[in-house]
Amino acid sequence: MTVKLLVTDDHAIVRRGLQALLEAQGGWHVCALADNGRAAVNLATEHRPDVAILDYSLPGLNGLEATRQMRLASPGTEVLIYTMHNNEDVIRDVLRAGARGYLLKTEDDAEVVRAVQALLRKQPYFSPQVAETLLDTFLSGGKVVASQTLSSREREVIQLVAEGKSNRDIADRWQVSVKTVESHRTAAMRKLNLHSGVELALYAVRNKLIEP
Amino acid sequence: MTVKLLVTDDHAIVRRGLQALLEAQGGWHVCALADNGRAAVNLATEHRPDVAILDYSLPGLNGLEATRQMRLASPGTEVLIYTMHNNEDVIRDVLRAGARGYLLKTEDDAEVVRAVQALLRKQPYFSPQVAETLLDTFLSGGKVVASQTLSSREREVIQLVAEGKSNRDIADRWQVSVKTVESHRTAAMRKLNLHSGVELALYAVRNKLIEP
DNA sequence: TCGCGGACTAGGGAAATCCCGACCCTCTCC
DNA sequence: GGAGAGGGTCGGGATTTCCCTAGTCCGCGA
Repeated sequence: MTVKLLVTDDHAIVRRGLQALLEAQGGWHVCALADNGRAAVNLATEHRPDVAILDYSLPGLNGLEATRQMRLASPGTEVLIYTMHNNEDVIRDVLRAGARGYLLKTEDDAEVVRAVQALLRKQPYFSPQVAETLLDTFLSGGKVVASQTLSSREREVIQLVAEGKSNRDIADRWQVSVKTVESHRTAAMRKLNLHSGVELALYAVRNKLIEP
Repeated sequence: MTVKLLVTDDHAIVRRGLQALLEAQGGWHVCALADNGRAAVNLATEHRPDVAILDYSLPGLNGLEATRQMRLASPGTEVLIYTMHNNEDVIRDVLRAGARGYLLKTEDDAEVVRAVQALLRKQPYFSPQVAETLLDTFLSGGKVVASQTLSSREREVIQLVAEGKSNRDIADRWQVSVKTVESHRTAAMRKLNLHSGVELALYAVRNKLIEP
């Protein structure tokens, strides 16, 4: 019985690298490659892979939304998030959305194999650095900072706004009304006591929600 | 005569992907892999590769500094920057530092091969998306020294906007019309090729115009 | 001296934003 | 099961920002 894998990343070289790595394992086969979240969901529905590897930052449909939809469309597929963000809030969001593994791209690539093996055994998997982060949070009693009271949409909108995206850009990406985006943006700003997109961007960089 | 290549990236999977891709080309050999800028310079000095592929965001020594030092330590090595940043300033900086190729990770991976081929022929190479960016800059008058040609009012307005001040705040502080402030702001944004207050704020933090 | 370019000052109109309220859905708690 | 809280989705309307044009002033080189 061969293991079927779906690989999703917007960088072609990462797809190629993952494919080479995974197919070097006996009995593993990459049945589909996707460069965006929408295609990943469609391909998962079609091929029913055992494990789907998803980047978090994806064009069109991000890793969070893709995870949600994939869990619905193909419940037998375990989702492994493979990303560069070691951010507690992001981790919580995707795990709640149904992902069972979370792996950082800075880890050794042997971790990818370990992660897929764990998910095939129906066990959750976290890369060492992520485990550290989760442990810190656990030990510190899960402190409720302002950013933790933000909803997923609110956190996402902050990141996108702080990347320079306009409300219209985000609305197109999410396939919702500009008004909806504005609502999330406004709600986030109210919670954080911010009063303009500029302040929002500064908040994001100061709190490491985006890279400097 | 085999071609010697150096691959540098902080993500193991990207290194693996590049290695698999490049060694599939006849006569090409990846003689060294590095996960940071310092190691890349040392390995280039030792192995004298024909082409070095460098990420821009690297721990320790970033792609810019690594390029400079590598050009000094191994002048025969052509440097190809392989990164996710389609940013005009970054492109200009690394090209001035001696890089001869600039390729985005979002491009098809066949572009990597084309880029290396070009550099082996001692020709510069830019990926399609980067060429677009450079062309836009060229057509818009090549305002490459924009940051130096900002007037004092323009620099001031950038700092104030990036501190979260609104145009009205600044107008009150300066005792001029809001329209005047907007003009300076717009002029600064035009020179810097920015298109919103958020982008202006990000520019300011990235260029250390304000404290983190 | 005269034109020229750049800085500083504005206005008009279009576009994007911000704030308020509304509706529906889900989840929790009593 | 009903009430309430919170999230996601939009519309209306005021406000702010964005872009283009334009007038004035000043320094500088032909």
